[in-house]
Amino acid sequence: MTYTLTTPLYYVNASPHLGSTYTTIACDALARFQRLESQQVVFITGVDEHGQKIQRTAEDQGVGPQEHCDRISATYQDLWSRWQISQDRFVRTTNPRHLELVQQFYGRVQASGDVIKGRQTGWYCVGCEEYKDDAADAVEPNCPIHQRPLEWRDEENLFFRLSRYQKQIEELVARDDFIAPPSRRQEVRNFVAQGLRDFSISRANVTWGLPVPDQPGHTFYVWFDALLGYLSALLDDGGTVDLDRLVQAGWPASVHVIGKDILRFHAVYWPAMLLSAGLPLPERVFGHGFLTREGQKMGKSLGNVLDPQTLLQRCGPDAVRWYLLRDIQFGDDGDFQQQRFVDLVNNDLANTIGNLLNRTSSMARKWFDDAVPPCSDAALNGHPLAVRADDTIQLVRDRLNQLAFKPAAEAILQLAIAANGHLNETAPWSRMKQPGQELEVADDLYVVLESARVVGVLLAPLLPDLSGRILSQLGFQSSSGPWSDQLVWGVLQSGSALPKPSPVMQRLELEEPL
RNA sequence: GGCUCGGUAGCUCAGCUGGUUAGAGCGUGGGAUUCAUAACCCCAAGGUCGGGAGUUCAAGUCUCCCCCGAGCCA
Repeated sequence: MTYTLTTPLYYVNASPHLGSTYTTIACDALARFQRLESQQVVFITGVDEHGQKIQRTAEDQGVGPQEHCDRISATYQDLWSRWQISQDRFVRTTNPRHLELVQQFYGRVQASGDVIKGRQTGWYCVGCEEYKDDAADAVEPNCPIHQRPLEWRDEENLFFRLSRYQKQIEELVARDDFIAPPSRRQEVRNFVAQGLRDFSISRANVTWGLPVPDQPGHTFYVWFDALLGYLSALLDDGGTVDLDRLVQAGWPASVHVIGKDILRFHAVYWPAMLLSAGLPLPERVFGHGFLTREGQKMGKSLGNVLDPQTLLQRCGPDAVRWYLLRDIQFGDDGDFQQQRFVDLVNNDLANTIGNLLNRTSSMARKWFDDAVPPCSDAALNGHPLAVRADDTIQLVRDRLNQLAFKPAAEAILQLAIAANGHLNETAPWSRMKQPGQELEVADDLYVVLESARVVGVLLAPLLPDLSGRILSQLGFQSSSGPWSDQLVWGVLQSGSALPKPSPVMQRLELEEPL
C-alpha cells in the first residue's frame, strides 16, 4: 500500500507566502513520518498555472503567461528546496503530459454521459474564477472577497453533471473519516444538502488554459484541470500517461491536505469527477486553518506579510517548523506572534531539549571518560524514564498518524522535561562528590542520555535538522537503521564515545521585528 | 436573512456523558541549585468561566433569551 499525500497545487499568481509554506511543512512532516514508519510514500506538491487571472497578471507585468509561470514556479521550487521539503513529485499543470492526462480524463467523463452543453450567464469574478450569485440587474457589483468589479458573462459552456452524484456525495461527506477535522464536516454537508448543481468545466474566452478537444475556442476551467494535477503527478514515475496505471502508481491518495477555503472543491467536486471517471476516491481530505499575524490578517494592504524566505534566513527551519507544528492545533486557525515564537523556541528547543543534552553529555564526559556511562539492569528494564519513553513513543506515533502534530510535539517535550526533572532529583553533581556512588550516577546519566536520544529520534519527522544534530551529538551517524529499531529503550551503548558537546539549538535573539 | 462554531487566568487554549477548593503552556513574582546554552527544578499570584433568566440537591458543563466575534450558505 502506497501512502500518497498531497499539498494543494499552488496558484502561481504571486510568489509563495507563509500559508503555502505552512501547508507544505505540515505535509513534509507527515511524509517523513510515514517514510520512517516504512510506508512507501509519494508526497506530491506542485503548481496550478492556468486561468484568466494568471493570464492577466502576466499581461500586467508585460510578459507572456508561460514566462510568468516559469518564473513563479521556479520560486516555489527554490523555496521548497531551501526549506528541505522532501516532496517526491512537483507537478506543473503546463507540463504537456498533464494536457494528455486531462484529455484522457475528460474522455472518460464524457463517456459516462456527464458532459452537457449549457448556457451560463451571470456576474463573474476573475479573482475567484467563479460565477457569483448577484442579480442580473445589479449595477456594478463587486466581489466581496477581491473588492473588484464583477464582469458580466454570457457564454455557452460545457457542464459537468454534478447533480447526478448527489446521493453518492451525500454519503461520502457524511462519513466520519472523510472530511477532517470534524468541525468542518457539517459545513460541507449543509452545502451538499442544498442540492448539487452542475458546474461549468469550460470557458469560452480564456486562452490561457488547456484546449477542450471537441470544442474549438474552449479551454478547461482551471479547477477541472488543477485537481487532475494530482493524477498527473502520480504518473510522473517514468511511465506513460495512462489512467489505467493510476492504481499501481499510488492512487487513491491517503490524504489531500488543503486550506479550509478549498475544502468544497476537494470534498465535493473532485470526488464526483473521480466517480464519473471510474476512479477510486481519496481516503481523506484535511482542511487546515489560516495563519494570522499578531491577530491580524496578513495582506499587502496592511503591509504585514511574513515572508517565508526571510523567516527561514533569520530563524532557520527548526524554529519555524517547531512553532507552526507545536503551537497550532492542526486544523484550527493560528496566530503568529513574534514574542511567543521566540519564547517557545528558546524554552522548548534551546533550554529544555538542547540544554538537557548539553548538561548530561558534559557530566558523562567529565566523569566517565568522554563516553556513555555503564548501566545496570535497573536502567534498562522498568526504569520510570524507560516506561515514560515507551508511552511517549506510542503516543507520538499514534498522533502523527492522525496529523495531530501539536499533541505529538508536546509529548516529546514532556519526555525531555521528565528527564530534566530526573537529573534535578538525583543530582549527579553532588553525588559524585561522595565516594562509592559512581554506579548509581552512571545509571542516572545513562537513562537521561537515553531519553535525550529518544527525543532526538522522535523529532526526526518534525524537525529533521535538529534531530540529526541531537543524534550526532550522541555519537550516531545520520542513518542509524530503521526508525522502529531506534525507538526502543536501551539502544545507546555504554562505553561508546561522546563527542564534545556544543549547543544543538541556538537561542533566537531577534533584534528587529520580522 | 438561514445555518454552524466560538466567547474560560495578561496571552494561546484544555475542561468527556452536569458533582470535591475551574486546569495547562507562555508571560509575571519568589525559592532552590550549580552539571549545563544566566540554562534546569520547585512554589506562588492571577479567573463573578460574555450577560440575564430557568431546570436541578448540584451548571463553564443542560434549556431559553440577549450581546460580541468567526465561518458557510443565500
